[in-house]
Amino acid sequence: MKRDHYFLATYKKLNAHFGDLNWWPGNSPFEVIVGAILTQNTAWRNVEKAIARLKSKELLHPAGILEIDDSTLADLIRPAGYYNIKTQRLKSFIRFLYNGYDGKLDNMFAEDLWRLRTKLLAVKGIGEETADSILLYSGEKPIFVVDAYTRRILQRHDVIPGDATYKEIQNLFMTHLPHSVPLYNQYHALFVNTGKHFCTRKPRCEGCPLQSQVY
DNA sequence: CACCAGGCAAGTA
DNA sequence: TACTTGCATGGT
Repeated sequence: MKRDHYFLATYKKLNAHFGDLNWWPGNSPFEVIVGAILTQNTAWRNVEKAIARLKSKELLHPAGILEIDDSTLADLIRPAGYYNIKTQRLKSFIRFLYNGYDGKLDNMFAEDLWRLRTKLLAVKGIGEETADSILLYSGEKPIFVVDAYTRRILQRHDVIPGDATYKEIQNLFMTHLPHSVPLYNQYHALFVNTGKHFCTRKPRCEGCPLQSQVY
């Protein structure tokens, strides 16, 4: 209806401003998942360092993470912060992958989307945003990722109330837009850039492509 | 110096 | 159910 247009028009404005962002940065589906866990409440710059260190030790694959001991892994991912808890989170995902899917991402992603999402949410260290990032950016499944930037931008434009749940926000996009992987991929990336450059914590909306956008 | 970054789980009442 | 707190590095 009318709101379908809002979500598409918003996308078009942001897309015209930022252009193709080519997310997710990462060379393999497994690297994307490691990045999704490491970037929780953490600047991506720091995650890149941690990933580079894992790569340099040839450990950026499921068997590598499975075999390395906790203290060595913690030391390697140290630049990403929260290194002890993230060590446990990487390990718990790896155990999940081996227990249910023989350690193979192809097996995991062959499962039904929403069934897999529920299972991922049961893994310690994987919440809604991380689960959806894994599904969309690693598994190329059509699911919309909601993050702090998305929430803040929508709130500031009075699209959602302050107490809107993750699911409500996700449903907003998934009911008003086609279930398209490239669309959801780029849209989320656009929100992150908008949140970084314009719709920051401190309300300074100078030059924001969405300034005149009305819901 | 304070504040922030592509969250999540566990604890408390 | 509804808050609050711990987790930690590195950039601005």
